[in-house]
Amino acid sequence: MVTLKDVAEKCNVTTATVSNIINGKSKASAETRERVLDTIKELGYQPNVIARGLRGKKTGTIGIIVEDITLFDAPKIIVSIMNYCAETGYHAVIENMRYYMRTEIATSMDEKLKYKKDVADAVAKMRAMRADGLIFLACHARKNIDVLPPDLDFPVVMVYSYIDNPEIPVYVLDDENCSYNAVKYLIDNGHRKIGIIAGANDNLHAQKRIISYQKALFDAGIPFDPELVYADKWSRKCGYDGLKKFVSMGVTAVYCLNDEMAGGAYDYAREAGLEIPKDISVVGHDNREIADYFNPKLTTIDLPLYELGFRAARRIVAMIEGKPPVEGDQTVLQCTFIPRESVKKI
Amino acid sequence: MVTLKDVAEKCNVTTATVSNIINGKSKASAETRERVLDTIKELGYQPNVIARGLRGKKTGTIGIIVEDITLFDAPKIIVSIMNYCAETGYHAVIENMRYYMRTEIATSMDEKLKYKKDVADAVAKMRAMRADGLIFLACHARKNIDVLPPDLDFPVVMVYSYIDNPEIPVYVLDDENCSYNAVKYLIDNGHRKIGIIAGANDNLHAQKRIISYQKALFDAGIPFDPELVYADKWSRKCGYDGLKKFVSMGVTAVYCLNDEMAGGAYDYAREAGLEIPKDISVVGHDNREIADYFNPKLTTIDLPLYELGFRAARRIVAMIEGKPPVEGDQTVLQCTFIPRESVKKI
DNA sequence: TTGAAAGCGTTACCAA
DNA sequence: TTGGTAACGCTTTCAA
Repeated sequence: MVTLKDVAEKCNVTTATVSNIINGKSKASAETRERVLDTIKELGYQPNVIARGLRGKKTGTIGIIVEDITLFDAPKIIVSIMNYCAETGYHAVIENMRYYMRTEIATSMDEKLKYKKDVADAVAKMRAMRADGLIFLACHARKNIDVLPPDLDFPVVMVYSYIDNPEIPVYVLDDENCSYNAVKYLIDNGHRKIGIIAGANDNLHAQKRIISYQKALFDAGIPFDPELVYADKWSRKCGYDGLKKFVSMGVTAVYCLNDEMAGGAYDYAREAGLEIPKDISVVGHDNREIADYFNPKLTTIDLPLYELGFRAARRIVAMIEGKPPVEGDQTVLQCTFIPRESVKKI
Repeated sequence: MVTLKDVAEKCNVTTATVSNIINGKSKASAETRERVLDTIKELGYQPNVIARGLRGKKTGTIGIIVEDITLFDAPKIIVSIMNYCAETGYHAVIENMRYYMRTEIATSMDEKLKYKKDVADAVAKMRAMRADGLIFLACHARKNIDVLPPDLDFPVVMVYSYIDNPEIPVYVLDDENCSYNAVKYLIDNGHRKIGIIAGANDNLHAQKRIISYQKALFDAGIPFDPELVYADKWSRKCGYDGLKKFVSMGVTAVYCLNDEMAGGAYDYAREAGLEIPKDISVVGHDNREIADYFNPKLTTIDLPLYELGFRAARRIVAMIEGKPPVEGDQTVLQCTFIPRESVKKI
């Protein structure tokens, strides 16, 4: 590894001079500058960003801590953040916490503590490498995500979850309006007996969506029937089981809280010889890649993932540079209803 | 930020003593140790891994440079690598090069040069933070990927592409056997006129698969008809256009070189009122999530992504620790044929 | 058992 | 314009 010192020695100047030349603190004579620049090229010297960070203040590095990179929408958000960073002269580095993999293995208290410790380590690492700021990308919303250490002394932005900390701006996706609209769409299409297939209902997303479902029903004068909410796991099987139950109850439409569960509903419909949307209408949520490959194509809700990443990145950069924020402490991005082929007017 | 020095001062010892205690170089008296440990807890001291790396030799960090994290299989490979790292006491950090996003914007020579420079920077950064080793995860295979700087003086493993460098072990996925088997499966099911829908055929994956297709045909005594290979882009539309052409030629089965194109073939079949597999059989490639949601479910080829990550991780760790390698310079992992519902026996 | 000091690669400050 | 030197947070060697 070629260092500043190597270059300096070869040029018979000190490291200070070389450093100055590299960083454009233009006090060097044209002659020295040229000699140094040539040597740098010749030796293939590359500055050590890490050592630079140790000493200096601003590093131009933004840390991204991702709870789980295998979450379907994480890569898009990350890339969107990185694009903004690239445009504004920053560089993003990623730490992945492998949340799912870990909770799959153990849900014990020990594991939770260990997770929290690992997050703290990741934050410390970002701090250690002198990241100018940090974006934390949660894999699902909590009312107050409690994995971050309390004493964050540098700019942090939270994405995809809420956090009780006035210092940390929050960027989340709307769960309410979109769910309301989805159910209203079903109602507007003549459906009155509408089932909702939720993931585990200890989940904030599920809770908000279920409440919005109730509200849409209420506004249309349709009484709420608790039997019409089926909650189990966020899995394809859950969608299958849910629709099976609902069909026997005479439901004409079902709102699945993710596209995977909608896929499970399709599975059951196919098995039971039910035609979508003729016999049963289905709406999904997330507009994952799969949705557009369903047959018939799934009517669902699109998530503004790139926008989310962009906003979070713009905010962290603003915080770093001391610029006034464009948004408030908590910004909720709206999702888009995508009507396709899985709902019938009755 | 609490430093070693802070702890040392508070305990009236030197940083050396604290450092020794932390790193288990147990020369400290029980009394001092306890005092230091308590202070560490009290102050919430966390070691600065970066500074540690600057001085020390082994950091326990493994760098992953990913050409594009939005490539459908990248997250799985990454997580698999990270799992192995976690088990063996290493920590992986990710640099994403945003390959697709960039080539989308510009394919100019300038952009290529810039890409190469950015990769070199990323490598330098890994080096600077004293990563013990580096895994480079390409987003598609090249005969000799030429983006890495030549003077790598630390262990490197290449995943998903070949590279002409005896120092760098290569881990790739098989393109030949699986394609051969897929076509043979079609032949064994009575198909004789089999179309192949390829992505751009300047691509190594496409080339190998097309050759295997020819070989399978040859072995079955079926003459190769160049009209039966349709190559355009790796897109859904390509699958649509390809099948459209083939149907008019009396093809009974089609092998699509990725699942997305198979989806396009489904699109056309549906539009043309053709039933899969009754009227036309389809085989895909990649076994992406979408494949299992197709109706009928897509017969395709599964990629051993976790295995790939595991092997690469195991290799880099072996290289770092000077252990003998389990595999040779170039290991090709076999893919699994997944028969589902999209092929009919005729 | 503990401490002093050098070194890792860089930048910043002040003096020459 | 250039150089010397301290500092960043840590580990390591050698001496006390």
